[in-house]
Amino acid sequence: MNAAERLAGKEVRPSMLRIAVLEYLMHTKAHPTIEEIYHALHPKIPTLSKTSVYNITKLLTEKGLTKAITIDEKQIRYDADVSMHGHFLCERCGRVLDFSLTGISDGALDGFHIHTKEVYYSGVCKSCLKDE
Amino acid sequence: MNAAERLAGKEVRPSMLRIAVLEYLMHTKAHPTIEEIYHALHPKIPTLSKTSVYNITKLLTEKGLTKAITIDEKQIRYDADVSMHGHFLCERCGRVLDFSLTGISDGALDGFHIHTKEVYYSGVCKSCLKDE
DNA sequence: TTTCATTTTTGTAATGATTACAATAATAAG
DNA sequence: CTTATTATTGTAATCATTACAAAAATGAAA
Repeated sequence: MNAAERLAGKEVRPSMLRIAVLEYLMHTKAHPTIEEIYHALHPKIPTLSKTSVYNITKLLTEKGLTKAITIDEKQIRYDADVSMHGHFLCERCGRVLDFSLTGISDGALDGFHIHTKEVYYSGVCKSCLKDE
Repeated sequence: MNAAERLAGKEVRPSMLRIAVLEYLMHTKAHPTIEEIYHALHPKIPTLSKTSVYNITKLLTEKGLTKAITIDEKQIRYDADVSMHGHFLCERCGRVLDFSLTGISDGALDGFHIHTKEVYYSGVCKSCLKDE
């Protein structure tokens, strides 16, 4: 499903900017920050403002089209993959990597309404360890 | 083990303020913010500054005596229970509750060095649901 | 098309938690 | 007691994010 269809599916009018932001997030696994999204799109869309990137990512996240990743306290990152998976922050290279998650038992929360689940790990990634 | 002993065990000089902050965190399950720690201790220690609360919580966390909980993007919360457990943020009452965690499989991260693991859920807690 | 209302986008200013830093106070060692 | 080191404090700076109002774009109705 493409970006415009995803937006329409959540009753969000598919403006050019919204499509551009969601499409960009759909085509990267880098979990970019606002700053990175802005710098990636600005060359193609010179009128783009950083405020719009803030507004749009916030809207997309409220509508469940993207996820806000707050693994790094400094800046929020965004991910168009809203399926259940964990995030690993490498302290060496700064990258945020996905990892698959299975078998979390949250029976302790019986009777709770659970809206979001986030799993954040940090450490040093395989590739950085190899470079030593 | 009391606060002074825990500090000494990590080669942190057990000053009165450090003991007071760590002791406070050890005796609450509320995951307080800097602001809350400051307001709780200030009546007993009138000379306490908020900067010291920042410095001390940062030091304690670096030494592994406390954990920084970043489940709420607005403010960092602190927890003296550094054992593996999940945190649940209730959107209704704002409380952060502990829950026990078992069976997370992170085999996908073989070959990584894992330093921290955080599991953050959000939703509505049982007690708020009952109040409806 | 023209008009009008609504929505989207933009730029600037405000917010507020956290950090930097330098000065002061307390502590430990000699 | 003196001196060096560490701890604490207060103020100023930082910087990501939000608030807000103006401008631009869009859509519906005539």
